Amino acid sequence: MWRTFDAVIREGSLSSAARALGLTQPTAGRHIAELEAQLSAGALFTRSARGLHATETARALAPHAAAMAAAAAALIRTASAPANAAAGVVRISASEVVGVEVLPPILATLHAAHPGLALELLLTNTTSDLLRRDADIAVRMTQPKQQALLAKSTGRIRLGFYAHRDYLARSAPIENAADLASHALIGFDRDAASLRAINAVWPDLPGFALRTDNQLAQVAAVRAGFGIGVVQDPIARRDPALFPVLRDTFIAHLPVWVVMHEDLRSTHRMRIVFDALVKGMTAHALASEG
Amino acid sequence: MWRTFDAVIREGSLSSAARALGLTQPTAGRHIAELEAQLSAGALFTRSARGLHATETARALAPHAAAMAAAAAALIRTASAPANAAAGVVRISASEVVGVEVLPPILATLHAAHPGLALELLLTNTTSDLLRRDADIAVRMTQPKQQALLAKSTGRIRLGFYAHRDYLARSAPIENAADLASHALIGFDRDAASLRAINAVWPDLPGFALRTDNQLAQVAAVRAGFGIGVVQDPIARRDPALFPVLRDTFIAHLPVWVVMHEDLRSTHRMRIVFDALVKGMTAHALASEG
DNA sequence: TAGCTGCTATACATTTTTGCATGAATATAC
DNA sequence: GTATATTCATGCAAAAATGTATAGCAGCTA
Repeated sequence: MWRTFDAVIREGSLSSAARALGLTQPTAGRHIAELEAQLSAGALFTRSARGLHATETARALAPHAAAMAAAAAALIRTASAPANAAAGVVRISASEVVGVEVLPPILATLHAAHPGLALELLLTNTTSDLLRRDADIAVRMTQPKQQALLAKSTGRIRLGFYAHRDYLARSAPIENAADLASHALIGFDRDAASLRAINAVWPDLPGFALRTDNQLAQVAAVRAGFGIGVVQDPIARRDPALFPVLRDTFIAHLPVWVVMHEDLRSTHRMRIVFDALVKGMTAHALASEG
Repeated sequence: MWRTFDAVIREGSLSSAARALGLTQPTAGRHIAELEAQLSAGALFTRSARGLHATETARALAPHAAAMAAAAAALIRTASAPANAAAGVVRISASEVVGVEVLPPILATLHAAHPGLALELLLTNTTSDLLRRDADIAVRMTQPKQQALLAKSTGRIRLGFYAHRDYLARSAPIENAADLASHALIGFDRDAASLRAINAVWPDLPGFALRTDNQLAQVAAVRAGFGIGVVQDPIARRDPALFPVLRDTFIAHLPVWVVMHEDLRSTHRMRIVFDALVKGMTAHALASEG
C-alpha cells in the first residue's frame, strides 16, 4: 500500500512501480486510488498518459514513506535469523575507501569464523543515517554525537603524501614542500570539506594535475605512478611500491568510530560484527604508527 | 501484520491485541502464525492459556516494529491535510510544565487564527525522539545536536525561588541562603540530573520537606502555600500571590529550543505551528527579565 | 497519417484474507 | 471440586484484494 506509493514516486508511473514491486498495474492503480480516497489531503498525483506526477502533498509524504520502508527493511534484516544466533543479515555502512581497501580482509576473517553471517556493504561518502536504519553498523570518520547510538572509538589514521617508486625514479627529488610545485599532484575536485582541510595545512596550493572527489581513484592513480597523492598511512604501507613523500609533513589524522544503534545490542550477530569491526579497525589504525 | 505483532507485544495476548486493533482474535493469531512461518528466525512467541510470551527474537524485533509504527503515524498525520493548507494534524512534544503552564495560551491564539489545525500534545519529561517521529515539533530545554533537525533558539528562562504570600506571612523572614534551612522546601525526589544541578548551586542542601519529580506538583505546592520551591520566573510572575525569595540567588537558566524535523519544512502547517511556538516561547522567555 | 509504444482505466474470474461460530484448555474465585 | 472467565485453535462462509484480459488515450517515428 504505502510501499506502492513509495515505488510510484520513485518510478514515476503505475506500470513501472508495479513491475518493481512484482504487482500488476491495476493493483497499483487501486492502491493509489484507495489512498487518495482515504486521505483527506486531496489528490496525490496528477495522471497523464505519460505516467503519474506527484503533487506537493505527495512530495511531503515521500520522506515519511521512505522512513517507513527503511524501518521495515531493518526489521526484515533483524528477523533474518534468531536473535541469539551467529547467523543472519548485517548491513554495514562505510566510506568507499574503507569498504574497498580496509574492510575486505576483516570481513573475510569474520565470515570464515561465522559462515552463517550474510554481510551487506553500503558504501557512500555521505554518512548514511543509522537512526533512519539505512544500515545496522557504520564505520565513520567523525565522532557521532547522537545519543541512542552505541559508538566506539578505534584510534585514528594518519594521512600522508605517497608516490609510486616508478614515479619517484623518473622525477626530480623532493626535499621540502616547495619542491612539490613542480610535481604531478593528485587531489580533490569539488569536495569543499576536503579542499578546506588541505588548504589549511598547505595554503599555497600549486594546483592539482589530477582532480577527482573519488578517493578510490586517487589511491589508484598513486598506485599507477601518476604522481603524488594523499593516502591513508596503513593503506599505503601495504604496497611495497609506494613510498612516503615529505614524511614529516603533517596533513591530518582521521578519527575512526564504529557505530551501532542501541536497539541492536540485544541481537547477538550485531554484536559479533560490531566487535570484529572494532578489532579490525583498531588494528588498521595502529598500522599508522611505528 | 507487523502492526499486529507490535500490538501483541504490547498487549500480551492475541485477544487483547485484536481488540486494540479492531480485528478478531483468529485473524491476529493467523498473522503471528504467518510471520513465524515466513521468518527463518524461528518462533516469536511461546503460547499459553494466559496469552503469548515474547521470545528473545521477538523482543529484538520490537523496537523496529515500533519505529515502523511511529513512521506510519507520522505519515498519517502529514497526510491529514494538503501540504499547503493551514489545516491538519500537528503533534507537539514538550515537558509537562511547558505543556500545562506555557503552551495553552500560545496554542489558543494559534488555533483561533487557524481553526483547521488539530493539535496533539505529547507531554513527557524524557525528550521524545523527533528522529523517530514520535512528534512533529518539540519544545526542548537542551540544545539539539542532531543534524537533520531544524532548530531555533528562543532565549532562556531563569529559575528562581518562590513562595506564596500566605506562606511568607506565617513564616520567619528570609534574608540569606542560610535562613532557608528552617523553611519548608519543595524539591526533587530521584531525578538525578535536577538534583545534581541544584546541588551545584546549593551544596549544603538542608533537606526537602516535599520531594517529587513531578514539576507540576512542585509548582502546585508552591501555589498552595506549602513552602518554597523553584519555579520558572515567567510562570511565577503571572501569579500575583507568588513572591520571589532570595531574588539575587542564581539557580540556573534553561535554554529553550523549538525543534522540527527537516522533512516537515515543506508542509505549510508545520511551519505555521513552528513559527507560532518560536514566537510564543520567545515572549515567554523574555518575561524572565526586567 | 499510420503504426508503434508507452501509459491508465474497467469488467470479470480467482485467490486470499477476514470474520463468525464453536470447541478445547488453563488459570482464578468461591 | 465446581463454576467462571480467560485464553488459543479450527471449520466454514462472507468479504476483500489480486490478477487477467481488454479497451482507450497520448506521444513518438517513419
